[in-house]
Amino acid sequence: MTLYDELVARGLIAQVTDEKEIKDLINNGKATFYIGFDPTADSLHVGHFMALCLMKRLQMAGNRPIALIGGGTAMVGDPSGRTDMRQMMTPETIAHNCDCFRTQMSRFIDFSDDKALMVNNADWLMDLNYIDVLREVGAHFSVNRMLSAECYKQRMEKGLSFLEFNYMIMQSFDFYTLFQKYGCNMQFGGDDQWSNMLGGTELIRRKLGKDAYAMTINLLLNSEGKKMGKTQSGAVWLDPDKTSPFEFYQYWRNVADSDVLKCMRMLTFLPLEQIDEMDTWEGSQLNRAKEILAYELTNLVHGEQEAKKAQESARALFSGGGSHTDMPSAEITDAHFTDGQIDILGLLVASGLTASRSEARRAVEQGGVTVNGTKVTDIRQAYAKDELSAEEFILKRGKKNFRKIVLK
RNA sequence: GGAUGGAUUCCCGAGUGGCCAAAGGGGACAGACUGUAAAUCUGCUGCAAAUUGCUUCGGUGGUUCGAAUCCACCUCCAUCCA
Repeated sequence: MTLYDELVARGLIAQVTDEKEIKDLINNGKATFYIGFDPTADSLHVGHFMALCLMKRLQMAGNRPIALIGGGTAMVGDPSGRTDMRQMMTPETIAHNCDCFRTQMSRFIDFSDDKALMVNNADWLMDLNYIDVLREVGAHFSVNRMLSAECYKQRMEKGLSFLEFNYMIMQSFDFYTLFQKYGCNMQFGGDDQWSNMLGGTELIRRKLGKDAYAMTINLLLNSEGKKMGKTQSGAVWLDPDKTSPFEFYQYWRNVADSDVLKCMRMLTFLPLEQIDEMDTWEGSQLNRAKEILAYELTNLVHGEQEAKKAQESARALFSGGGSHTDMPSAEITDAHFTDGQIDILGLLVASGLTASRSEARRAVEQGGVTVNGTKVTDIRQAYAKDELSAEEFILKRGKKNFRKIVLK
């Protein structure tokens, strides 16, 4: 099976500019391609992870990836897929985020011996002269055409600033620059980037009369059509300090039945035959598939050790036995005690399981709180210091929120 | 620059002088059922020393015994005109 066919079979490819050419390029390792990453946070998240996997797949087939960090474009902010204007970021934040991205990426992609490149578009965007850009680049864009692009259409109702309107031009200029500097002949990106990417291929054709190609990958959507990789508390990060390996594991362990196989195909490197086999599984058997998915992904992102630890802890919590070593823990200090005691509400707040005492009270009243497996029925329940330090003290709110209490 | 309409709790959205911590829906959270799934049903959803108190309806000031609600100014958003 060729690389291109595999990408199709995994459901990764959304749109391509020229299927025949692209097939030929990537199957034979002739592509130098780039994917842009806007440093909007200090860690990559699951959405980026898919792009990194794609980079890796292509790199393994002999193609040369360029990871473009959008230090310059982040100064503008991409309006695609957004209903409101992005918060403007300070140059310092952007620079910091770029550094974080760089270290995280080098874990996935082999940058040695020029097998892959990492560049920052701040290097060529920041010093541009406004008039020059208008004449050199702006002249090739039709406002009428741009406005008909899907990404802007959505914003026509809510309002779109001129700043953001220029994002497409910046991104097109990136492609044009990389094409000339590194012979970059392809661009990949999320499907929401399609119009921006076409801007680049067109600019290259108009300015240089040469062909360049673009291909988008499907966004990872769940069966309800919502973007995956988000929780109520924000994105699922790759940085273990922002999303612990245990939480990361649990996120995938808890995906809906209807999404397991899709995630498996799109995100893991498991052979397709093996995944197709799992596709025949039904009912509670799917739980096994979810475990595999969670383990595989945690392994890819955090390494084998962390994946094993997360799996063990999860098994311990949900099916009994095993060890609790990697369970999320919460530190309680002397400051949390009054008269040598801490009440259950205080404990819930201090452990981060609830945001306020009111919320904690509700949780207890509704029977959602247990301590070491025993339901707490009284909101005035209090614990002395030595009760907490004796053996393991596991506090639970709801079915899936655990904290091991550690006395400090 | 001009005209008009608007800003309510996580989101949508009712409320136009007291009965308002604010209808209804969505989401989130908790319980039951399950498979750590979905669907369904139930509860719950500002904060706290909790039959009470405190802080909230874009901002600031005012009227009033009493303001999300009335008045003035300001900020922001949308639509139309330039």
